[in-house]
Amino acid sequence: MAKQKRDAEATKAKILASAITLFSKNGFDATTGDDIAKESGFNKALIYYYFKNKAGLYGSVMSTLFDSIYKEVIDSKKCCDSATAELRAFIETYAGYAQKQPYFPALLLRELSDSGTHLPEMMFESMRRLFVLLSDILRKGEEEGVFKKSIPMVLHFMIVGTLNLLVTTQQLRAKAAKEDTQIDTCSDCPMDEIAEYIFTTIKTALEVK
Amino acid sequence: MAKQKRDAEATKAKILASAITLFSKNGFDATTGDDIAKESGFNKALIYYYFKNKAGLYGSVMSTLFDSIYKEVIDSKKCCDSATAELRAFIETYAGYAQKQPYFPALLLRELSDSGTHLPEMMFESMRRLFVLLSDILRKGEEEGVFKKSIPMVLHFMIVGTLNLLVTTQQLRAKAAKEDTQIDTCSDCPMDEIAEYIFTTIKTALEVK
Amino acid sequence: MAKQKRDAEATKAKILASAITLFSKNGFDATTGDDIAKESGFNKALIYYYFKNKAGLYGSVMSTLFDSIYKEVIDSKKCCDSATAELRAFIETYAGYAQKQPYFPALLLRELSDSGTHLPEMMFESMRRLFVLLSDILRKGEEEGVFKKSIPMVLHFMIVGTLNLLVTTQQLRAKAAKEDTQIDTCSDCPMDEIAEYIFTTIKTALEVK
Amino acid sequence: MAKQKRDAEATKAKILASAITLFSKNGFDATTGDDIAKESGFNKALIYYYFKNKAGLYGSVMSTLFDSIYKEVIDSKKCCDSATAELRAFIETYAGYAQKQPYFPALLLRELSDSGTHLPEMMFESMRRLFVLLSDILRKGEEEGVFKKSIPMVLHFMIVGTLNLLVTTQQLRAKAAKEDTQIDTCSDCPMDEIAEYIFTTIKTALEVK
DNA sequence: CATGAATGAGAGTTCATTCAT
DNA sequence: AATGAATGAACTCTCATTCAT
Repeated sequence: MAKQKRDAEATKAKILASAITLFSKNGFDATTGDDIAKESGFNKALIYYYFKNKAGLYGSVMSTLFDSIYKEVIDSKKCCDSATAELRAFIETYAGYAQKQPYFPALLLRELSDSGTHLPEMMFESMRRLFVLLSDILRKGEEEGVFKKSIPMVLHFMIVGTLNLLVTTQQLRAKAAKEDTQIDTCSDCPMDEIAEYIFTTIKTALEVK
Repeated sequence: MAKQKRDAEATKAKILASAITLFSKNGFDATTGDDIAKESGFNKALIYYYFKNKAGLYGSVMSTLFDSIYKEVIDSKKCCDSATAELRAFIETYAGYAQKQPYFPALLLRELSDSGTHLPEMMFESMRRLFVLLSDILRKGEEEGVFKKSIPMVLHFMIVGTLNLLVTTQQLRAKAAKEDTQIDTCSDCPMDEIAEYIFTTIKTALEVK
Repeated sequence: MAKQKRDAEATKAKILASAITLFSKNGFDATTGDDIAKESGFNKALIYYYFKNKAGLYGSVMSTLFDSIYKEVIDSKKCCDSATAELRAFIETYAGYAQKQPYFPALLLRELSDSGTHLPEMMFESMRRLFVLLSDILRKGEEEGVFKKSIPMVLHFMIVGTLNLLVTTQQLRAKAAKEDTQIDTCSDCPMDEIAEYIFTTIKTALEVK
Repeated sequence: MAKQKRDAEATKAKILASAITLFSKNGFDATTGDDIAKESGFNKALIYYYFKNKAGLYGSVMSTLFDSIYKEVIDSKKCCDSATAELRAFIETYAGYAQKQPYFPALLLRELSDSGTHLPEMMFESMRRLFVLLSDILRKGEEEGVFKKSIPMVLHFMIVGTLNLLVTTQQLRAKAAKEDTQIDTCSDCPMDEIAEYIFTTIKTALEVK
């Protein structure tokens, strides 16, 4: 019955993938069970068979995404030794992920705006781990004597929040630029340049003169 | 000044105020007409009498809030002469407003996450005006020779985005701190200190050595 | 205070006129108090001040129209002596009225289809009087020895019903003719020719050989 | 043939049947989804599951009825050879149908009064086909030399319109007769006699002397 | 494992009608 | 006489969820 089992896994994965797409694009409220069923090609009742309910499915979506980004960030860290290099890797990796999964930032921001209404404990944990990673980098930098004392939480949002907002507002900014050519909304800036700019800004502010 | 039983202005204001509260707390989708009616103490149909439909009411809510913050920020700017002072005023004023109207950040972030789905043109305009204000300050600083060349859009999000996120995640951060006393989520940081820290960070990064 | 009184009359008349227009065009259900208020230029509450409620206004509308047509038909009858001439006058007058007030037929047919749901007793009476007129003509013809014995009710519908339907379906028939040029829906037939044709048909069928 | 608890076809048919009854009795506007749900014994949401929306259900109702009458009329025609016999069959069949499905006339008249507001194209087509049938009979009669030249559209309404009105006004006419015993509203006339009378009237008018 | 059928609760919106001035 | 403000009830439609097969 190995085949049977594998099919079940595949089905579940298909539903999850469809849910990621739709929740990301339209948010929790604006995504219906019918939408997910249609997108996945399976029956609506099957969602409940595999995921208890809509909130449960949403939780799985978020966990999946957070696990994935956490893994990328922690992997990237391995390759560096100095705190400064690790900081750059952190920012670049997050920026890269946000670009690869451009809907993730919207999901995250929405979730934060809702104070984690739909957010299961486990996902909350994932967010925290990411912050701990940055905190460690900053502390290491202080110990190395290259970073000033900082407020990690604020810097975390200055990095992660800014990246998320830039990705999420991509369309809005393009629209604004088109309507008013006087202002520069950075709508054509490549993501790696933005990441580099954020890194430089933070690094400069942190540097011990 | 006899208290009138039927005062259109007062009624409309009451409905608007209730809507601000509820949309902020729960977002557009999760706020129902019944909720607003109950909160305001008036009949649900009256909402449609004064505000065409739910989206219209939402639009009024957003315009009201945006007009209010824009006015505060532009007022604060008058009192300064140097670009650096203006930058500080900008950040402090925004921070002060976000603290006074703690529901505004959530609303704004949600709206940005939805790429402005519910957002009427006029509100879109308000957002842009705020960004222009910061851009002007940065340009002025460059002309004065005190600021380096920068990417205004990124700095805008580093300021405004970060402040919004800090306000919105206040509860979440408090909760996280309680569960894990090892990490410092800055959950007790006073708003003015945070504003000052952000100002210093940005200023340091901008400074011409 | 004669002026005052006259204004009141004028106001009431204006509302009634607006109601006739709208009820005729859209029927009872699809006409709202707001529509009538807007059309008349007066306040919605005033409708209730003058006409108790929507049904009451509708009743007034119907009575007005029925009185008007009854008066025309009875006037036309005076000028003739033979039953045949009276029959022609009846048909021609009704046809003329239906053309002058092209919305009346729709109203009447709808009312009949609803088995007189909204129809007040008085209007019901008006309909009956019209039928009595035709019955009298037919009886007179029999007494004169020029008409065969007939079923007046059926003939009444063959005349009045047909005229009403032709007027009401004017647009529909024009549309059908445009889509299929093979069939002749009589969409360009002038009303008086139709009246004449109906008269001839009925007369021929009634004639004693 | 075990009775199934969940039989989609049966359910759909039940809803349709209830809709026919209620739309006929009360018209489109005055029939609510709750009414139909209650009458059918199913949940209101199921209506939307099977029929997209209220207008869609209405369309199905009309199509069903029109298809049914068209089938009967065309069947009846097969059995005759002369134009006169076909004309009689047409009238008798339509009369029989109107009696069997006494709600159909009201529905049809209302629809015509509304100029086909709720009427889907397909139903419009059904109406046209019926008229074409009569036109063919009349043309055939002309070619056979037994019928005079006529205006088919007017005759169509003289037949079909009259029959519909007689059926629809059945109750109204009974009521009128009770209140005024002087007038004869033909309220007890059997349908086949009425059909025969209409046939004779039309035939006499058409006959070439 | 998978599905179509069925449901209950509620959302947004409209409207006839009344109240207070 | 006339009006803007306010209401309650209803209506169409949607959706998360469960049932039966």
